[in-house]
Amino acid sequence: MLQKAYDPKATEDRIYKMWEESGVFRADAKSMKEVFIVSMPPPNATGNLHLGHAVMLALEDIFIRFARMRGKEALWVPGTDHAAIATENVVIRMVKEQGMKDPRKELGREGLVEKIAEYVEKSRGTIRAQIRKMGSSCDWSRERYTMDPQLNRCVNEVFKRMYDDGLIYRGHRIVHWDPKLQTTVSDDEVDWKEEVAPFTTFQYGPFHISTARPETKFGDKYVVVHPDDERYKDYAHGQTFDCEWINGPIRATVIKDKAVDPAFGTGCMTITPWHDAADFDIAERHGLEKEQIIGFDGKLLPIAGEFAGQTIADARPKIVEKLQKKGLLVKTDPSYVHRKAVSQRGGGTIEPQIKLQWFIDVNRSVVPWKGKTMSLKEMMHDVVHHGDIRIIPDRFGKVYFHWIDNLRDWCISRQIWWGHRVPVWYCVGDTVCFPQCKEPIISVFPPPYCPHCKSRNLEQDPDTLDTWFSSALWTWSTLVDPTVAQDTSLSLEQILERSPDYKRFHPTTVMETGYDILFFWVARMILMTTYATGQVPFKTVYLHGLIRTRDGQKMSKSHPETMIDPLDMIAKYGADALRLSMIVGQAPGADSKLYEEKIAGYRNFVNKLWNASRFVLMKCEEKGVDPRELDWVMTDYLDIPDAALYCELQELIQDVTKGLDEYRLSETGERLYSFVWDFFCDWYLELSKGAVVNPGLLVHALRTILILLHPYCPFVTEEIWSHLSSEDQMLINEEWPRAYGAPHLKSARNQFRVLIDVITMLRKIRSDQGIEASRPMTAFIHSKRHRVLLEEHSDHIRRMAQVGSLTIDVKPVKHPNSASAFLSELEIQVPLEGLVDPAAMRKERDFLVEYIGSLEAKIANEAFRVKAPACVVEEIRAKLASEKEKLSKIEEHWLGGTAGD
RNA sequence: GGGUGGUUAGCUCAGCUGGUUAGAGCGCCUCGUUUACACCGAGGAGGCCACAGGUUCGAAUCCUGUACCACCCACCA
Repeated sequence: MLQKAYDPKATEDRIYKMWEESGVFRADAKSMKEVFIVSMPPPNATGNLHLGHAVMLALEDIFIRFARMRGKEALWVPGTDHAAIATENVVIRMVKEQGMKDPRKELGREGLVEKIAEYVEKSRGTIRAQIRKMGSSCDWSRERYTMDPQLNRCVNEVFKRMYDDGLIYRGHRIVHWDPKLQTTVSDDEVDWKEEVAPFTTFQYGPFHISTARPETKFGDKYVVVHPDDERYKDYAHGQTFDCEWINGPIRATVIKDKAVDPAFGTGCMTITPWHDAADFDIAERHGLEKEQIIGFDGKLLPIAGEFAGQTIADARPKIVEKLQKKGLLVKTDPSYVHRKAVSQRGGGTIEPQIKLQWFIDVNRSVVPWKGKTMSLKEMMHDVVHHGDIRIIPDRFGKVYFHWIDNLRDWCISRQIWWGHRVPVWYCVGDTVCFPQCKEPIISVFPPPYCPHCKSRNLEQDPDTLDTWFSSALWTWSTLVDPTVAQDTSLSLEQILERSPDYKRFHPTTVMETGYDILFFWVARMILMTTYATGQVPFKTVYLHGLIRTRDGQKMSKSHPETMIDPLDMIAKYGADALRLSMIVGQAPGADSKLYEEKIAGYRNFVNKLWNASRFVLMKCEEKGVDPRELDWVMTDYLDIPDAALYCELQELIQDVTKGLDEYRLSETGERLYSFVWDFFCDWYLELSKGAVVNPGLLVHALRTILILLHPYCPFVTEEIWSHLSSEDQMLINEEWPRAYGAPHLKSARNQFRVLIDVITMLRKIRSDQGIEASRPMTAFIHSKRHRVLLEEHSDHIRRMAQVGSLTIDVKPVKHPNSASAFLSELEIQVPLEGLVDPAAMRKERDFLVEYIGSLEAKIANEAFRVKAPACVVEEIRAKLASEKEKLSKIEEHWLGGTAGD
């Protein structure tokens, strides 16, 4: 016999092991079944499971289990990510803590990369174990890592192809430079933080210019005004003047450009093209000189004269002071709020710099797609616009389009060492005899010598690629056959052609991830994969929201008290409860709040299911039958509750199947929750306590419930299942039930609902009248009126009961299972008359009078009669008649026929 | 500055294409435990559905506007 309470700790690991060892997680590329594929968004290989992962794993596991049980070939590819900057930082910090001062210098590139790889290898077991804790039924035999050799091959192949197609170029651009991490970061990796900084206005020749960054002003020799600004109409574009500046006199030039906002400050500004993106654009437009002021180490360069070598923080006040002494300070606004760029990863202040970087051109129209030639941008727009990819929830489609409209070229090079290295070499041979030798050599494999001068003296580009470059290939690079990818003679097309997994499992079915990486990742997968393979990476994108604290705050590592550790929750409440708590009640794409009571609530549900199962098993034992051998088939002889249960089950199967098909996980979970608790436990099982039960149907119902619930809470359902079926049959493999329509049972189902209403009503009357629970009561439904009643709403029944016109027919006892036993609670002998409170009757009468009045007014309204649909009018007429009848009964029976008092 | 979403019970949220008297879970109050489950059962209280207009026979639901909250994008020297 089962224990009194379900203990997840005693079952989860054992069951996971059983699944994994049985091989059910493994997909078969050779099967003829319809496929269903999910690529797991790879967690950081060195990371720990957090709630974001947990919700992702829970959702994807539901998709996959549902698909598998429906007889599809379900593949869920797990994997981990090398998380370039994050991992490199962690290791550098670690090595420093061990006493090394400058790991980059001391270890060198190879040494450091080796150390990082070592660290990753050592710590990646953690996340693997944690993914298992969630019950994730992913195919571990296909586990991938973003730094696997075959993935690197894909990266290099795609890079080369994009370069050859003219989609990758190298150029000088303003980039976000993180002086702390010594690397570029992408637009999306920058956070903007508000900061109060003195906003100083200086005399610059005849102009007043304002700045929050005096330290960039050394090289400023252009003053820019709006062309239509009346205040400066006396100055011509290109006009020069001499003026005194920080380190002596300079010659400045007036530039007119519409980028200047005349309403801001003095309406004129000087520009620093090397350290400001907007200034860079202006300088490009007018062909102005650009000069570097701040070094890549964040310190001022020699152009700053006496300030050279100082940090920005040190120099800023001194520069203001110097200008003040020179009489050039006009005024200072100390409370100016501006926003400064901060690197998301390392937290260093971003210094815009001009750097030579690799870019992907998103505007160049060279991509063949659907018989047309378009730009990457247009292609990305097209696949979503034309429904090749559907985004759930829909509104994120709009967000996606908006993002594409504003998309600029993507800087893909990073100045770090951990990651896929840019597959580019430069000839540095002594005998550079061909001008082509100055061109970069793009190659999938290290070239043995320069193709032009044959020099073997080649150097690889030191940069690595943005993590998202390799992640963007994830849906298909993971399906490339590792052995085939070793063959250096094959092209990318040939590799794909010879990879059975790719042929069978791409494109994937659904990509499930948080909306916060819609741009980082989802959009880039669409870009890179559609370009590289000619296939969209996935057909559906399902975006989940962020999980927040009870107060709606983001959970953050800097406030550990706000964090909920999924592993703690699993230890305390079980993985099933955690999964339910993150999915039921959360609309896709909407943030949700999670707190412990919520998880505890679902733990209670899991336990309720456990105990209901226990009850069923006890009934079987009482009957002396073995549930494992019960194979129930429906017969024509069902009494009302059994027929109702069967009918409800069919409807449940329909709803759940449809709901999961349409990715409505929350709603469907709620439906199951309410069915199990409110219907199955509270009514069907309760009422069957004093009755003769049909163990066959009980077990059948329980099995059905377990199957439907399995995708949501796989552990407890599998555990219970093991007591209901022979050992080699695991629930995870069980076939999803088909819903048979049972229209002939609908009336039984409705009758059962009426019984529920009647019992509820009697309980209430009993409680209102203070009648002891043990005292018997009876209500009758005359068989003639029966049908009428069934179509009425329960509240009407309550009213009718109060006027004494309600009677319950205990007769539908035609079948051996004895409905009368079910109805024993109703077989009670107190006439209703004695229970009715005259005051309540008067109240009811008043209500009816008012209600009838309102209905009559409605009918009398001409506009209503003309416009409302005929059926509605009919309905109201019928209702009016029945309410009038009720009223007359009340007055006749209870209020002595007086029409008002 | 541009965009997106939200505002329903003390808390967390459902409420699809307008249609009887707006729902659930948690919390709260009352009663109940030899009988699957106190990780339980029965019952109850609690809501001018943010505000103001409009459309309609009828609006939480559709339209317009306002306020507040959240998020995303751009970024002004």
